[in-house]
Amino acid sequence: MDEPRSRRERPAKAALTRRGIVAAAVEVMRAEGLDRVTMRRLAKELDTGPASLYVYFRNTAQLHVAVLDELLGSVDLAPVKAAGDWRERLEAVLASYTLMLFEYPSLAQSAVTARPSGENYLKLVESILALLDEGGVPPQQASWGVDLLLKVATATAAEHAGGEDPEQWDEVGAALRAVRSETHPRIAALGEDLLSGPGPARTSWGIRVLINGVIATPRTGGKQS
Amino acid sequence: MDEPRSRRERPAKAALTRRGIVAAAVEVMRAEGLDRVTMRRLAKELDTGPASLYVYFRNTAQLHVAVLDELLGSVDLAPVKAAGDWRERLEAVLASYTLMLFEYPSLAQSAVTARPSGENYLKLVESILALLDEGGVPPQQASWGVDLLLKVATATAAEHAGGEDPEQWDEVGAALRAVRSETHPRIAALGEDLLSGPGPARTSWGIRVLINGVIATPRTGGKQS
DNA sequence: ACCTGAACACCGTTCAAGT
DNA sequence: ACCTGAACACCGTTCAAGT
Repeated sequence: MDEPRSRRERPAKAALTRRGIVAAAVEVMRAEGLDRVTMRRLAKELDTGPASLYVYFRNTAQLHVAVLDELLGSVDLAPVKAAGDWRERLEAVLASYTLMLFEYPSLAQSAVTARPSGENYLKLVESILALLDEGGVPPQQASWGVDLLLKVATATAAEHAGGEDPEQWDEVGAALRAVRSETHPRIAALGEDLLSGPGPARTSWGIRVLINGVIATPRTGGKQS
Repeated sequence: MDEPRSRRERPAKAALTRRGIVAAAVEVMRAEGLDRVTMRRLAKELDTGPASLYVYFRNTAQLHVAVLDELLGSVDLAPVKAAGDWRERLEAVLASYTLMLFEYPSLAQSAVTARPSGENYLKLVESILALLDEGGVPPQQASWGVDLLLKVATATAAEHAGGEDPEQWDEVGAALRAVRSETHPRIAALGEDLLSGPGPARTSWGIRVLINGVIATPRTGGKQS
């Protein structure tokens, strides 16, 4: 019943294209994590040698950027044109961005260092600027503000990279708990609260802090706010 | 004139200790960058095999955390007890932290993911809490605020990891410049300003945004600020 | 220009065995 | 408990050669 599709296991080897490589990369990432999105692993997937991929990407970091650019397409920008409070809509867009990165925290970690520049990224930036503008945030503050908002969202997701490594968080928790109130009174007083907090509430608080701060902090020379 | 110190090139092989390994790691990082702070490279430095190091560190990430913990000792906490505006003193502490990380951006990148828990880290956190307290920031807001402040400072430094890769920034710049004002009016209007800005002014603005935001954003349930 | 095999110079981590 | 050599299973990137 099988169509005799030549002697190979895979469909006839497709010509290499940037898009094709990125698609394969996304697939490998979903299945095996970003760690395995390597030049060699991908080359194997695409039935070629690693050197071939250097025609399309300067290095592995750029390959990861391309993957991020691709995933950015799944961020929900609908709230931008929806009705309602601009702050809530901005929060929604950033929450969608953060949630996407939470699924691939090591991609977030690489995004802290390597900014994408594709169409999806531009759309996201434009959307955030539109919302800040709607809120009456002065353009100069909005300009640096987008960057800050995306930085925090990205870093928040990145925190969960490294497979969480529960032992590592245990150590931080233990260190905070072990602190003596004579030497570290404020840490001792706050205790668990320093680390804890329902994730989403904490993330959302962080975003509101940023929005409020961006509104309240002029960019003009002065040191005082 | 030379003391005959056995037949070896190096001084007699020192016993392995956590401190000794970290010291060697810092040395290698200063000389060759964090990339070269690997189990194997360090083992070579210490005249042993890589397996030996696993007695002291669960994995390479934890080794890097230990290096960060060490460098945290060089952050200048003097402003905490100095006279003057608490905001300016807080800015100074965070600037010292950021500056230290700017020297080793890839260490910053790893710090986004792996929080340290050593004595130096605890001192830094306690200091920031003290300053926020002095400013009258409610403890609950201060609690989550420290984290946010350190996150932004860390991520800001981490941005410069990857050897800057000038070509990458060229691409981002080009993408922003190439944008058409019909589709991306706000990006087009802001132009270079999105990316540019004298680094220090921008970093300092970011920190002030955070301080202002932390003051202005209550943690109590409500969604509105 | 695009593609490739092969080579160079590395990695992290585990294991069984030793002290 | 601490330390080790050796092994396993990978990496990124470059180069000379081919089409």
